[in-house]
Amino acid sequence: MANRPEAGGSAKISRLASHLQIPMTVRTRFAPSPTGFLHIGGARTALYCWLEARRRGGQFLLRIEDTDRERSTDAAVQAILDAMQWLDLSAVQAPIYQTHRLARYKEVADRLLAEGKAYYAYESKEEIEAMREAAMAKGEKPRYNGYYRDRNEPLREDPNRVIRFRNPTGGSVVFEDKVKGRVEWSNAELDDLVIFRSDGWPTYNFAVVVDDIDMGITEVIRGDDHVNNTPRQINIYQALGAPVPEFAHLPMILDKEGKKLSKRTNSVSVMEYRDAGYLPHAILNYLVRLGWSHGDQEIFSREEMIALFDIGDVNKAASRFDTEKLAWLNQHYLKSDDPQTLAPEFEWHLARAGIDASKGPAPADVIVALRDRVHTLKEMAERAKVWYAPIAEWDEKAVAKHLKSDSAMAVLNEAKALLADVPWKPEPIHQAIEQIAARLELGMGKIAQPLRVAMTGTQVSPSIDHTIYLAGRAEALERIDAAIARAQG
RNA sequence: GCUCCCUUCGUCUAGUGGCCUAGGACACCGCCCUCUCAAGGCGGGAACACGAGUUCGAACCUCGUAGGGAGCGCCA
Repeated sequence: MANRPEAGGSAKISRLASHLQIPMTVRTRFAPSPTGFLHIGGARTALYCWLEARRRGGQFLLRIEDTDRERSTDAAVQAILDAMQWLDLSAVQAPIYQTHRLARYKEVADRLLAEGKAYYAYESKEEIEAMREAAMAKGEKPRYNGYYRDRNEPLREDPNRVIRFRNPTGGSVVFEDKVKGRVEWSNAELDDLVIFRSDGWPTYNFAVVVDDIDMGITEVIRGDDHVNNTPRQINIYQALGAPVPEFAHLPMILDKEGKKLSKRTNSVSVMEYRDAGYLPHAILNYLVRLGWSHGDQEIFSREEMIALFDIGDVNKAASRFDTEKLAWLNQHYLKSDDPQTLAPEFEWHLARAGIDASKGPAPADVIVALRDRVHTLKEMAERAKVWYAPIAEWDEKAVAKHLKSDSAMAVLNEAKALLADVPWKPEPIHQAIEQIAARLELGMGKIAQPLRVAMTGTQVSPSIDHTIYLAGRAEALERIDAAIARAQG
């Protein structure tokens, strides 16, 4: 789609629309560079872009910023796409790749050149570096000195030839950031940035502007590490005679210690959270509340997020990523979602844990039994093992305490008899257990614990009726026999 | 160094001059419930970075200070 003629046309349309005050459709975009996985901060940016477009009946687009040929990889592109899909943040059209748009960038740069709004410069990287150091030494901001700006030198072949933007020298750039508020920047702070590198590729600040114009982006929502780039980008919009979009710069997400999230010490990739057993919607709910709120509300369905989210309500300050709250939300959805809809994701985790789900209880039943006790699907899969495979190891303390007690043998024998033909559902099983308690004149603790150890080899499991139910009748009876043998041994 | 940005409980936040002896949620602590573990119910401790000013009145407005962050690339 990159080089299609409509690309340029849409810019004209936007301009026309704003001139005639025709309400334009809101268009937002998420524009990651494919140098790694989709990380949690990127996911939040994508979510906010997606929500803002949705709420306002607009469109959400995806653009892959792959002009850095050294660091961009196809694997990273795929990883980002996969994560977006897993989170179910879909764009209205296929992603746009900057590498497909080279001809268009050249065309726009040539126009700037022709209009005298850009010029060729020939300094080597070493010269630029020296310039920078000299400025720093004088206590000034490192800037390009504008040597070729008004020199009017003829075009010549040179390995160091770049195109620089002729930035305005006077006045200032002002924009109303939807998150940060009014930001004013003196042009004196800005230098003539390179818009085309000597390797023939455009630089970020230039490509972004050309793309956002061509894509008809009306709201640029991105991380606040880009605030500093915004004034120079606005100057390029103006040089091109294009309408300047609205900007919203999101604060950073920090780790638990308040430091920048780093791969070394934190889970940063969205897919790591999937692997750890988090639900996509729990992650989205967590992310939407990180830096934004709607009164006291903590739980948001997709529909509620779409209806209530407003980029203008986002907080200015950075926030820390709190895994404990994410875990709480995840469990909330584990408890409140329909077990049947959770089942496929859970089965994926069972398989990952090396469990053959066909050799045991229905996954939805397991979810019901375990959802009050775990925070993640991964944990749930681990705990589910007792029902899909033989007891791997016995907790000797549990055996000693509950199987070798005075009443254990009687309980086990009674259970064996009753469970042989009770209807196989939690409720009848529960009644059978109460019957044993009544008959032996024992408290529930004396009944449940020996049976629990018999079923799981441990003294911790879901309620005893569910624990027995999930084992299945044949397996439950077999385990009781094994427990009887152990109690005697 | 220069420019820009940020600052309410441990954490996420509510709060836009009087409704605030600052509310909710996570986490933590206690009690209740209970067949274990949980879940649940009830309760508790816990914050306006600091200092001036404006005002009858300031978490909210202004100015300073301190602390934190981002950017200053032919990276994005």
